[in-house]
Amino acid sequence: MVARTSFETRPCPIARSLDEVGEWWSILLLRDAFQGLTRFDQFQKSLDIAPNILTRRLNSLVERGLFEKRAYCERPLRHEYVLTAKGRDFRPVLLTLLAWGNRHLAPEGPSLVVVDTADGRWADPVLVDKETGRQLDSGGFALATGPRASDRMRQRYRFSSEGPGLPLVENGGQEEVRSR
Amino acid sequence: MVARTSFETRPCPIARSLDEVGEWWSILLLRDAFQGLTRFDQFQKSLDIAPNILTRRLNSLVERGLFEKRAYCERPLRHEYVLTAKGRDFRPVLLTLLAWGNRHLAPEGPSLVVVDTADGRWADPVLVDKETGRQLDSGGFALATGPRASDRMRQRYRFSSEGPGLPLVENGGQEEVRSR
DNA sequence: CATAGTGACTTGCATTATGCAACTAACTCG
DNA sequence: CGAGTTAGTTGCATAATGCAAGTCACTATG
Repeated sequence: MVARTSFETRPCPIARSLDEVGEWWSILLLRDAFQGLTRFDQFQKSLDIAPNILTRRLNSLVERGLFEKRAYCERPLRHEYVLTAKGRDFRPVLLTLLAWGNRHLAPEGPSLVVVDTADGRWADPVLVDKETGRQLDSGGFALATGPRASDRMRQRYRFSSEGPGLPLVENGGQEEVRSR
Repeated sequence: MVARTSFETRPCPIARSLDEVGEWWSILLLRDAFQGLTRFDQFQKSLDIAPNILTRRLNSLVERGLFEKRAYCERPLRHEYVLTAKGRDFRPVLLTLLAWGNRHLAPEGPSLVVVDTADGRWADPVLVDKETGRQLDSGGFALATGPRASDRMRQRYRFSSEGPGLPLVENGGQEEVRSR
């Protein structure tokens, strides 16, 4: 069996996210849903995607809870695909992809920007800690394994935290083990 | 010719980002590089990935400028794969994927968290405008096409901005056209 | 010396994923 | 009725991914 490897059974949240949206086309479908597209033909025209692939992707996103399938017409039965709360929570990922793409992949200048609607300024998206407002890349932050990390994961990261605000445990050096 | 559709020629920064890192395994390789892995066997063990795929992915990431291939040994010639500045700039995408995954895909609790190393608190990553500190999901921000957007893109977004701070132009309603 | 082990791949083959193009069904409209 | 639209389905071909074995260039050990 050589199906594409599933990351679902891994504890890493990044791997699990990719298991849900990592297939070719999925993230672009989410992008288009954020633009207000809901119908099969809208997505198809926007992306120039094969209908069999589009069907499969839409169904997958519905199954995984990012889209909700709603009837907008009964005769014939017609559905639209609407973002769920889970799907809407994906927006920061899209915005960071957008910022990265603008910075590194748009030598001719940006084609899509985040703007402040009041004064037309272009926003520069950065990640901060919600409570303190401190930038996550400013030093003082690190990744740490949480309470449900696997042993192998614990060996992979320098810090371990058993709960918010609890003292960090510092692990030994990094060993080359599998991230399961 | 039925090669996987390339998004490279599209102006959308999200699509272009996906063209660079959207292949299966690529983002997880970046994750592992952020954890300090650099060598072929480290990546292979961590991900349990086939060596032919790993070779191809590493070479692709090198070609696209996210990794740099450095010799760490001459006899035999051995290389390590090190994040470039472009690769390091991908970190916010990883962190937003992590946050989304923790929120929606970790019913058993988090296995990986961002922590404040000073007091062990768990950070809650949010996206803000760098200059004002305002959250991008708080209202008052929108996506707008930039100076290098295609005409079709302009029809797809409500706002258009020809430069930072310039007045926003409001487009007509959304038409279902192709995002090219 | 020969052998075993390690690391970085390469190769051949099999299954799955993606894409193309034609088709189908259920409608509406002239 | 035929044409057009929408939401798919189907059959087939090529690309992508994965498995497993192999190769090469070393080092270490007996």
